[in-house]
Amino acid sequence: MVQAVHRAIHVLRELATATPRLGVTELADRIGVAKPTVHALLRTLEAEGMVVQDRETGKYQLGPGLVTLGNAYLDSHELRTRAVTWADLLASQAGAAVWVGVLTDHHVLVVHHAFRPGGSVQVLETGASLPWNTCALGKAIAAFLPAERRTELLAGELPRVTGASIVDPARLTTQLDRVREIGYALDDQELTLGDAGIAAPVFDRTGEVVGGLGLVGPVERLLTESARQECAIAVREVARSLSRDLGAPRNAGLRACG
Amino acid sequence: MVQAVHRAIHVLRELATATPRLGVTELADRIGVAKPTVHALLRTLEAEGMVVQDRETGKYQLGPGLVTLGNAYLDSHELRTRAVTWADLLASQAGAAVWVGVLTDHHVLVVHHAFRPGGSVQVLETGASLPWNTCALGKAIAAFLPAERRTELLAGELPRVTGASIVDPARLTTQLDRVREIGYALDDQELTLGDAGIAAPVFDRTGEVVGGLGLVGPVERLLTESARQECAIAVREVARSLSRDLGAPRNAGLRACG
DNA sequence: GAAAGCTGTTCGGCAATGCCGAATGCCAAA
DNA sequence: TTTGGCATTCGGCATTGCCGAACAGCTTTC
Repeated sequence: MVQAVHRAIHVLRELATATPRLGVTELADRIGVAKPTVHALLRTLEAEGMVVQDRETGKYQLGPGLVTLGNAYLDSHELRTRAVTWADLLASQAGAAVWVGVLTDHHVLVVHHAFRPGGSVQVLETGASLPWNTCALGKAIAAFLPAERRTELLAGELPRVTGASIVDPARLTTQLDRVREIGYALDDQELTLGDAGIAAPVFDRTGEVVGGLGLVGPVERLLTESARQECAIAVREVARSLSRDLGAPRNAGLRACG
Repeated sequence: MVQAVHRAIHVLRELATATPRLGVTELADRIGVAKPTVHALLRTLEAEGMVVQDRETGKYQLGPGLVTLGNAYLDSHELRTRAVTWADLLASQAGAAVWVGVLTDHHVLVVHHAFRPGGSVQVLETGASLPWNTCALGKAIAAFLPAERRTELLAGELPRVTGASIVDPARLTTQLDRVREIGYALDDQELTLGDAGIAAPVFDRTGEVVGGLGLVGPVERLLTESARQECAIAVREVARSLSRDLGAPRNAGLRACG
């Protein structure tokens, strides 16, 4: 492990979570490293455009270079590239927004967001990071993870985002078992009050889960008995098509049950 | 300058530009560093989620952590935050897409994209990096930069993207002078065939340009004599409102002429 | 089928590198 | 004016990260 790089990233993380700007001293305190060291790191990060110094206050904040790199990741991401057309298709078919996401640590990163067609103003959620236990996307992915990885997730932090968020490992385990049976996952206002989700897993050529794809929209529209079934079928269908696009074997979902 | 950090970022940059995945050996060759060194860097970057190793081929590609950081930058970005409502307003008012961008080196980074209202499928351009000389946004910003920075830009690379791209420093200089007079910049298919742009600069509380805001859309809709004038006025108006939101002095545009 | 070439990876020792304590210069508030 | 806090610079110690060479796994080639 290269210490300097580790620390540099730690600095970036701290800048990302904290208030807009942070001074060298405060930063040094937070990550427990001497002030001159942090200063040196910041200077190199600044030279690379990963950090910007406010000329007035001398404090530092994140820089635009990060967006460029982040975008490069998204462009190079095979799941995302392939998912775009499928997501658009599903969005217009179901009349709701579609999210495509991957699992990073304990969060689901939304890598693509197809807007609900013809709708009013919508906020783009690409780049958003959601606790896995609070969204259909996360549960769909988790359900098909190797058993060890799954218990790891269940043992980790399970934050509560809304009153409906499920934070009990036992209940989640039951839900995941059910997800493996029916092939899709639900969330009922566990992430956003008033919004529900229906998602299915996506597999790659090795047969492992690489992400998920699902609908997001008002509970009233997604979770009525009739709509729920229709949506679930559509989501599962599209997710399976996408998986096959990625070269997944037909039985991908079955093997991973672990 | 912390060498290790510099090299780590160089690795990320290389991964961003190159084909989806890159091996350790090839990477080491490209950046001119010994193979084990690159390996160590990759391992730390991987532990941080900035890089992912393909388990089949052993090659490396960018990781999701970068998106999280990139998004954190966008969220913390004051110009962007403040611009969102103004951009939406302008988009619905003008019936065209609105871009908000900042200058990074020789490129304009699009930090916000308000879709054309009610339109058909549109690709989100947030995160895109455009050569400054090929878009209205870039020219609007460049025109109000301190003189030295401006000559620096003009002396740098001026890539040609379409046949209409302007790559002659003299012509650009004339255009920029004009931009300073009328307060907005145009581009006529210099970035995308069939698309034009109208943009105006945005200033912060110190009176310096921090970015730009402008309309993007089909030439036929934006550049007809009547539309052009109307759009230009709207863009300039909104950009000025946004500047004042950021605390810019009233005379911001005038002083920066350099 | 063997062997050569290519990967990514590990090891150990040299010294360059990045680290830190203390001192500096700067600004703004008291 | 003084004081406190800030970002920044300096120089020497030793930790850290660097590289050459050797290893292990793989596909390609003869």
